[in-house]
This record gives sequence, C-alpha cells and structure tokens, in this order.
Amino acid sequence: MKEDILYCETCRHNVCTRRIPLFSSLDEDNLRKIIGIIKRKHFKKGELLIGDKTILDSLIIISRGKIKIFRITHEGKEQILYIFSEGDFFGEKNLIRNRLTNYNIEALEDSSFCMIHKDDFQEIIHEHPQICVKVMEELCTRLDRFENAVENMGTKNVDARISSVLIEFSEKYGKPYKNGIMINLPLTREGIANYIGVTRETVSRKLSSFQDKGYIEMIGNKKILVKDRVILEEFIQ
Amino acid sequence: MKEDILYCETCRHNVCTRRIPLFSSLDEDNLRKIIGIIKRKHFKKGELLIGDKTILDSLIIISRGKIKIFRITHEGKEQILYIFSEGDFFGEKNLIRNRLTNYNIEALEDSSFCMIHKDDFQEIIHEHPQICVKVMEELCTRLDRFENAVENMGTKNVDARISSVLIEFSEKYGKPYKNGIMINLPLTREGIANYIGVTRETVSRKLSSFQDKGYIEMIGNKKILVKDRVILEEFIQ
DNA sequence: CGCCTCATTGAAGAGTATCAAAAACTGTGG
DNA sequence: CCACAGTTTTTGATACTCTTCAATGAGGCG
Repeated sequence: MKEDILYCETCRHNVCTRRIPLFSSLDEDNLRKIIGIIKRKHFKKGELLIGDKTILDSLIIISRGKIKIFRITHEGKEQILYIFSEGDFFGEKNLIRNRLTNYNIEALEDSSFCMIHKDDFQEIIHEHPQICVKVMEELCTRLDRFENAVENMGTKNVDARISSVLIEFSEKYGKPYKNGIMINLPLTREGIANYIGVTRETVSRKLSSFQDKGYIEMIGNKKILVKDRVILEEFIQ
Repeated sequence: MKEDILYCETCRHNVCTRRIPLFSSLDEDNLRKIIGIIKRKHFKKGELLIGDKTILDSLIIISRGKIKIFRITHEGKEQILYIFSEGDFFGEKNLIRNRLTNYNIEALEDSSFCMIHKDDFQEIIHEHPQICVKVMEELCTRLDRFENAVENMGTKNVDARISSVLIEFSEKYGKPYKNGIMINLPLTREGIANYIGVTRETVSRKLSSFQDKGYIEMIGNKKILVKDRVILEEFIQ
C-alpha cells in the first residue's frame, strides 16, 4: 500500500512529510522522494542537539518530542527563545546563509528528528518553489510571536507575561478538562522564568498568587489547570 | 539614456528599484516594468501612514525619510518595534496572508514611499522567484534582531539595552567623526525609551551617566557622539 | 522509603517607575 | 541675531516591583 511506502520509520504518524504544512503541497511521488533523503536522529531528554557557534546545515523537523532553543549570556543567564514540538521545524535560517549557529538546542524530553540536508532542501525548493512560501509564512508567524514578546517585555508587567505564557501553553500543550484547560508543562518553573525573562522565585510567587485568586490550579509541578482563561487574557490586553 | 528611463520620479537616487537588494537580481527591462507599476506617496513628519487594524495591501519601500512601526497598549504605552529608513521595505507580511495590520506606522520625518500592490508583487514573485529568497533573507535578519532584543530584554540590565540601541544607531545613522561616531538620532529620548521598553527619565539618567563616564557626548538633543564603542559593546556581551 | 531535584516562602536590597519641578533645547518670528 | 514660547530633557525624591540570598518544603524517581 502507498501508505506503507510513505511511512517514515522515525515518524510514527508520518509527521515529517505528510502532516507538516511545509510539504502539504507535494504529491505522493515527491513525498516519497523526500522520505528517501531524510536522515533520522534520536536524542534523550536533556541532551544537547546543537551547541552555540557550531554548524547546522540541515533543516530539522521534530517527529516526536520537544526541544528548547536558548542562549546563555556571559553572566550565565539562560534565555529561551523557542519551544518547539512535534511537527515544528527549525534550522531554516541556515539554509539560505552560511553562518554558525547563535544558540543552543536541547531536547526537553526523549525526541526524534527528521533531517534534510541544506543541499537537498535547496534542490526541493528549486523544484517546488511553493515550499518557499510556506517557509515565509512560518517566518512571519515567528516574527509575530517575537513582536508580541517584545511588546510584552517592554510595556507589560510580570502578571501579563505569566498570563501570556499560560495562554500560549494552554493552546499548544493544553487539553480541555472538566472545569478548564489542563496544561502539561514543557518547562520547569526555572524554564518558564528563562522564557519570560524573570527569576524562578518570581514565577513561583506569581503562580501561587494566581492560584490563590482562583485563576489556576497547580497539580504537582508538571501540570497546571487554567480555570479562568478570560481573566488571564485581560492581563495581556 | 537608460538612466533616465529607470529613474523613478519619487526616488531621487533610484532607491526603490536599483538600489535596494530586493530587486538587485532583476535586469533593466524588469526594473523598468516595476517602475511603471509603482505608486508614489509622500508623508510629512508626524503623519500616520497606517493605523492599527486597517488594511495594508501593498509592499512599501522607503525612498526618502524614516518611519517608526509601533503598538499602543491599552494602558497607552507605546512600544516601537521597527525603525526603517531609506531602502527598507515593509508590509511584506500582508502579501502572503489576508489580515488587518496589528501596528501603527508613522513618519519620523518628511518621507517618500514607493508602493507595489500585493497583486502586482505576487506577479513579480511568480516571474522572479529569486525575489522570494531576498524577502526570506530580510525576514531572517528581522528575526535575528528580535531574538537579540528578547535576549536583551530578558537577561540584560538597562545599561546593556542603552548600549545596544546606541550601537544599532551608530551603525545605521552614524558617521565617523574625529574622535568617535556621530549619531543623528532618529528618535527623541522618549522614542528611545519606547524602543527599549523603559521610561524616558531612565534613558535620560543613563545617557547622562554614560556621558559622565566619557563613553558618549550629547550634542544638543538630536546628536550623540559615541566616543568609546568598545565599552558599550562590553555591556551587551 | 530515601535521596536528589525542584519549588516555595521570607526578608532584605537593588533598580526602575512614578510624580513633580526645574532646566535646556529648538524653532519661530521679530 | 536675539528673544520668546513651546517642547523636550534633566534632575530629585519617593514608592514599588522584582531580584537576590537563604532556608524550608514538596515532588518524583530509583
């Protein structure tokens, strides 16, 4: 069956080809070709995929798991720039220019990746320029997120930033629950802190405060139930 | 003379076509075609080109002057996201998707613009897909800047953010001077404050402090001489 | 069950925002 | 070229928020 041929051994659910928007415009033949090109790799939780100032010459698609892309300042502070999960891709910046990476990439859980080498990808783009538009769309989406992030960090207080990350996580990693949205947190408190640019103690205090007020409920350290999404959204406006 | 034919009446120096990287891969014939399509517009200092939640259906190239792209929070705080000048373009996000704008655009000085309608631009891209790569490169450059901005706002103190904007401005608007780089500031103190997410008083205090230490020298309100660029760079690292 | 990691809480301190007032600058018109 | 008026900037005092440092508490995995 065609389904079998198109099945990528790493991506249990065909993620790296059929399911991601990047290749949605391709037909079966071309998908098959791409699957032939793909290199697979697996990383365990906590492992570093890519270090700062190294060469990244492939487009990487996440077929399973989650990663964080972050920088470390010379004072040792960590700033998380992206959290990516199944279906997301990264490394696109290095496809059109030759530079060393300017961040680190680490697996947040056991993860699998499909990698397409720069040269192969350029060939694909050449044959299917519409993929270029998809990449542009994704770049625009990321720009949107950063524009919002800069606005938040520049004009909003910490309540707004916490609300913002809770809403982002509830959209990406949340599932409807009897009285709200249950989030499976991809990050620890410290990770959240490094994502929004505050200290872990501040995150702790704010989350406790939000819980006291009934906006959220913390279930252990790895889950948060968002009980009042509307009020969180009001903090951001 | 060919030069005459290619001369765009708005852009005294042929900026909108020959001089901007976006169209650098086109030949004379195609440049001439684009010049025929372009609509010109002029705005005075302080005028609003585009308001929030409106339609922007053209790619706009700045042929003369400077603009700021900014948002206003519901508390009335302004966050400047971009400052663009001669040769820069914007509006590209709306070329591939139909959305209302999510920011305001205002002329920082008397400015002239060359506008290419969405439909025309898509036609150009169709005939010259290499322009798509140029747009992607520009998007990547902007992403880089925002990644840096988020890192700065998240992990660095205000000294670092002031240093960062001084270096950015000295690269964009600075000219070598006997003992440093003279910057013609595109923004007031308040503008700088709204660009890096602090108050105007803080900008004042920090600049005074930098002047006392001999890093910079303020010439009136519209010029700053960067005397010790190296030390400013150390603040950012 | 115990250990190690992660999270919470408290108290003190640093840094920026805010409010208020004075000073400096810029551009205009005489 | 100077004076004036409006705007912008600087400076000071105070308040508030977040950070830092320190200690306690809870969670999760072997």
